[in-house]
Amino acid sequence: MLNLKALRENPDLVKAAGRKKYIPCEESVDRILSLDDQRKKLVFESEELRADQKKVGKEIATLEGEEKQARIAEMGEIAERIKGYEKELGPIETELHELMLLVPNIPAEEVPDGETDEDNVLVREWGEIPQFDFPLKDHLELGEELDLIDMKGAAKLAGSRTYMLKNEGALLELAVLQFTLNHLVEKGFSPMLVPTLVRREPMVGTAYFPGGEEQAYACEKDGKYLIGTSEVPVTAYHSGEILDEADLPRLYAGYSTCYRREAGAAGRDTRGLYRIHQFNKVEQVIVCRNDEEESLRMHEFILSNAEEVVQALELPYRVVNVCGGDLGQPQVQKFDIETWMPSRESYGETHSASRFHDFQSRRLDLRYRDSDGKVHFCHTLNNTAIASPRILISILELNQEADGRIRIPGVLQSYMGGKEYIGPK
RNA sequence: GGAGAGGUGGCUGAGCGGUCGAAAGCGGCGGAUUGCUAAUCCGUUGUACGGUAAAUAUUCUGUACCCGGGGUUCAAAUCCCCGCCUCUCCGCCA
Repeated sequence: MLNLKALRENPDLVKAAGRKKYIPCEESVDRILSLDDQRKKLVFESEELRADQKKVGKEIATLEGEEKQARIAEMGEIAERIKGYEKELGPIETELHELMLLVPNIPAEEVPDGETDEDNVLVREWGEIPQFDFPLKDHLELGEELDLIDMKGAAKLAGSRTYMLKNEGALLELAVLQFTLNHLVEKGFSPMLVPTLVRREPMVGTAYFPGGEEQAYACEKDGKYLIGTSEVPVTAYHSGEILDEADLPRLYAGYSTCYRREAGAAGRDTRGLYRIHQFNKVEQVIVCRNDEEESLRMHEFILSNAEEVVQALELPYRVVNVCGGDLGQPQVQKFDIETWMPSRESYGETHSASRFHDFQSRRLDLRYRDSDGKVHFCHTLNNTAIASPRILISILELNQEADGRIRIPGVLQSYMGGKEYIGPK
């Protein structure tokens, strides 16, 4: 959520932001301005009445008998007028708030123009795309031959876009997750195992709602939602609090299962482990001071942490600067890491590093007190550290050998009982 | 799931329908004292949105906020209703 004062002062900036993100907001910004004018006027007038009511109320307390009754009768009318103001104000404030939740955050200048992911700008590439001198199998063929993956079994149990990992496949997923978590702990992150079924507030606070309802599984009976990422509970963890500047930045490594309905993606990426309804992810979440420099530093930090993980796994990847149209409503800027996936003959998105400035923290009421005692909204950032099983696509496919075995990346071997290869049973 | 208790400021914890933004203690901050530390004493101590003002002021001032939402009343932290949460006991259970 943007600062309403800032929006009032510079509505054109906000409208331009909407255009760059392909989230038009001309009309809603104008509507916000007009609602805000009405609101201010009504609030001012009703507050004057209330001040009067309070003052006279104190007098009434000291009076007795007829005099008291007379004053009470007089105040009845003021009470009615105040109620009238409240009735008028209610819908205005509701609409204003709803609109404010939909206004997009302002993208950084470094965000390239463009409408789709095809317009994202390459930042750097790492690693060599390997050439194989034998016919390649994709991760599903490999997984089924070696009894690591069972898609049919999963479909029987849970329907489309689900997966089951077995044997070394199961161990490999746990290994990747735990290796990554340990890497982050070494970097000073606090590991967090968090609720995956949350109230509406964290969803709204992190800006998944309103707008993303179709993408989330809802437990209507309980008014709760399955998270699509641990960013939601972890970022919302300190909502409503005023942190101490000395305790910032907070570095959290959230770990959770993630659930996504993939509404609107029907027919896309239907084969294999790429796009499924449920997966596991280690997520970096940072809460820091309200400072552009620090935000940028933290953005680089979480990006390089993720790159270190992919490098340790020996997977070729590239980093792209995501263009305006491919940016979500809340982000200021986003870098994706795309890892090479032989079966797709392309890089596939495996990581996404975003910074938000105070967009999320305003919604979450997430603040800190600086050394002068002033209160500010925090800045928040997050980035995937690793998401599985998507990353297994690259790991399995890139490490296959002519004899059908799969080499386990060195850093994972100790998490798999020292095993170097996954071979036929 | 059944029965009961309760949710108040950073924390603990008082609070009769009016003078309560809210006692007291702790913590924090400022000061005094002290060779240092400790102890003691004095003072101070929330957030948001407005108005005032030369000023997006640590001045003055108004309003709101005592879990959330409704209601009663001239007036509600205090009464009523709904929801959420916490604790205790019983039942069930990974």
